[in-house]
Amino acid sequence: MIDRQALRRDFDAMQAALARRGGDVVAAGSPWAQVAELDARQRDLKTQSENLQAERNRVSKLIGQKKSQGEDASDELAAMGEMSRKVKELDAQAREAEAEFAEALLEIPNPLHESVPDGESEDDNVELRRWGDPRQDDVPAHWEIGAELGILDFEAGAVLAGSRFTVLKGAAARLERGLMQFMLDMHADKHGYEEVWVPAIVNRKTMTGTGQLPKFEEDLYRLEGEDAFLIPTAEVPVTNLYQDKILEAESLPIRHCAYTPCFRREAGSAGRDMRGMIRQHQFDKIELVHLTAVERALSDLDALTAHAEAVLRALELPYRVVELCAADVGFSAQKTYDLEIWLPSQRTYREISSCSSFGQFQGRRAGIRYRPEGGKPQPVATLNGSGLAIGRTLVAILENGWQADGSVKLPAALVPYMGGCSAISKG
RNA sequence: GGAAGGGUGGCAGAGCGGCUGAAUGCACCGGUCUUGAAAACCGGCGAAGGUAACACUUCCGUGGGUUCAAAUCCCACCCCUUCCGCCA
Repeated sequence: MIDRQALRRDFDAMQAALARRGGDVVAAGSPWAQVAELDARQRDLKTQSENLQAERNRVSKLIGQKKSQGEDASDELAAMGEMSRKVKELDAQAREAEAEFAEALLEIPNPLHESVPDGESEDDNVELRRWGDPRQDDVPAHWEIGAELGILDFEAGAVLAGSRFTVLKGAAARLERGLMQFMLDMHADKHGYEEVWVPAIVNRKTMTGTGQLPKFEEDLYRLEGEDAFLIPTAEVPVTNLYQDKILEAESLPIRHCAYTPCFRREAGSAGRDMRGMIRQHQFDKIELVHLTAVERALSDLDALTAHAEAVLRALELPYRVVELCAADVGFSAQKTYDLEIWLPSQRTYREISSCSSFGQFQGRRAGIRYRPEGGKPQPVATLNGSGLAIGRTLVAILENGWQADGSVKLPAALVPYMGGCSAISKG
């Protein structure tokens, strides 16, 4: 959520930062276009009400004094009736105006950080660096490798649940589990994260705190008969662990890693990546979440990104780091780096991690604040990133480790997690 | 699902119609004392809006009601805890 104070103070700057996102973010009729007026109306009604309330409080106190001294207060009593009615009326209007204003605020995306490069589509994202040596020979798609080895069963997934579901068997199932353990161990033991385990179902308030609601309800699975949703990422429950809390400055930064399943309806991506397990309705992910002071948001983003990269390096998977341009940064984020992994069958890099700083946007929404040294409480900055998406990592391992004899060579770091096996072969 | 209890400041926890934005303790900040630290003592210390700064307003789970006046009384809802039942 944008800062109400800043909205009044730096309206033009904020509008410029929002406009860079393109689309109709600041267009006529957009929540942004109405927000200044809604704010003014809301404040005007509140001021009117407050003045009247101040008067009411004065008279009320006087009545108490007069009565306790046995004096007559009938004049004051008569005035109070009218005043109370008026206050009630003004309050109702003020509340309505406030609700309308708050609603609009929730629909406005995070103004971009000034360091985000301009751009009109994902084609304008900026490659920052590459790591590893991408193989250029012909490699079958992971669904072919998996089928050949008998470890990926897409038909079974479709029968059980529908398209975009996959059944993993044998070595693939074990690899899925091994990757989860491997990544969690790395972040908890080497990178200093505290591991948490959280619910995969959350309520509406929680989903609103991180920005998935109200705008993106169609992307979520909602539970029948309840105002609850399956999480699309661990970001939601882990960040909201601190909702409506005031944290002491010395408790920051807070760094959590978590494993959760993730559920996405993929409503807007019909037809994309229909084959294989790149785009699933359910997938596993390890997530990294930081809560930190505003000044540290960007340096922490570098640290977080490095932690995610460390996983790819340990797994010897070639990747590149891309900075998202203005048009591609998500609703709640102020700045984002994507990690993209090399998929030899597609001869291209595909997203495997998205590391973002949200500035104080989520902290403000979720009511997560901290008390700076000697100062007033203010919203924390939040960051998060995948460290990593398990399914896509598995895909990358199958393709990058594929051998001409049909077997798959596993990264050395994973061998202990695979019961000592260094390769997956048929049978 | 049934029964009972409870939701108050960073935390714990009093208050149960006006003098309460709220006792007390802990935590925190400043001071005295001390070679230093601890202890002890003294003082300060909720949040949001608003203001140049004051003033002022709001907030005791949420919403509604009673009243001149509500954290305090009434109603509805939500959540939590405990016990019972059922079940992984």
